[in-house]
Amino acid sequence: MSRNEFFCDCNIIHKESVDEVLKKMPEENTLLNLASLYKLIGDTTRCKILFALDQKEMCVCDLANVLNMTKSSISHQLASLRKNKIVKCKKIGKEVYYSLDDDHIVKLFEIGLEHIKHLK
Amino acid sequence: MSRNEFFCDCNIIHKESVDEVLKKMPEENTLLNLASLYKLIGDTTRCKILFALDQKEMCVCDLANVLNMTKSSISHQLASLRKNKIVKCKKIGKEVYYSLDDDHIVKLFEIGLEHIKHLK
DNA sequence: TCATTAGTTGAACGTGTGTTCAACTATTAT
DNA sequence: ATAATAGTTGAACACACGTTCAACTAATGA
Repeated sequence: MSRNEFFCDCNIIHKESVDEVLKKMPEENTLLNLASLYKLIGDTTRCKILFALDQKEMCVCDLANVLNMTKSSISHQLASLRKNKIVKCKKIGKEVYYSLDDDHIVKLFEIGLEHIKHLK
Repeated sequence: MSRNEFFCDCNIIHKESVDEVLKKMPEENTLLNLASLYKLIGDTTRCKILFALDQKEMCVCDLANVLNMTKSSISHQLASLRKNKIVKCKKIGKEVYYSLDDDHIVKLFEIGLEHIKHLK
């Protein structure tokens, strides 16, 4: 199916620009994964967890105390972070110790903080 | 109110770690702004818009054609991006031209893409 | 002046998502 | 063995959020 058949409620104003941009657009799957990544760190709870783990390896109870939340909600969030390879964990006795599994996240935080500072 | 009075459904396992991490944790407002930023780019539609604008300044109709969506939904998303100083716009005649207002976003995309590539 | 088109906006709708709750497993200590 | 505690998990709930729809403004051109 050609792109030109697609529905849109307005006329193309600058067809050349549209075509050129479309040609260089990342593929759908890449965009989905990218958006998922940002959505994952786009939550205060998960941000706090990641900032904490950037300082120290911690167990679920530690994190629950740092964030002042229940073990259950922390555990749920850790599960989605784990599923997306952003944190990793190791079990020692009854406790499960979590740590960052990816140094890109810290870089994302650095740039994010710069952006915020730049706004003021 | 001291931090120790807070409710949590488990015992502190490593009090020193918890205290130390709490001391270095960014303040609540910073974390809120940071999470908002990532949430904002954590959506496929807005990601596509930003990738497009990174290539070329575009009007709403152009973007609607690139994303194959209605002007209305594009306009809604542009409004929140504008509100958060991520895109800027200028009106020329009937058309409104949008462009990126912040180079941090492009850096965030670069790192995000690296992260995705790294996962495979 | 009137019709047309670009763009915005608010309300409504349906979906996605974070927290809570309760039940569960696994490990340790008595 | 049994109790206690760390952690996980699925369902339910409430709220947040993206898209649609309809009504609107502003600018252009006939």
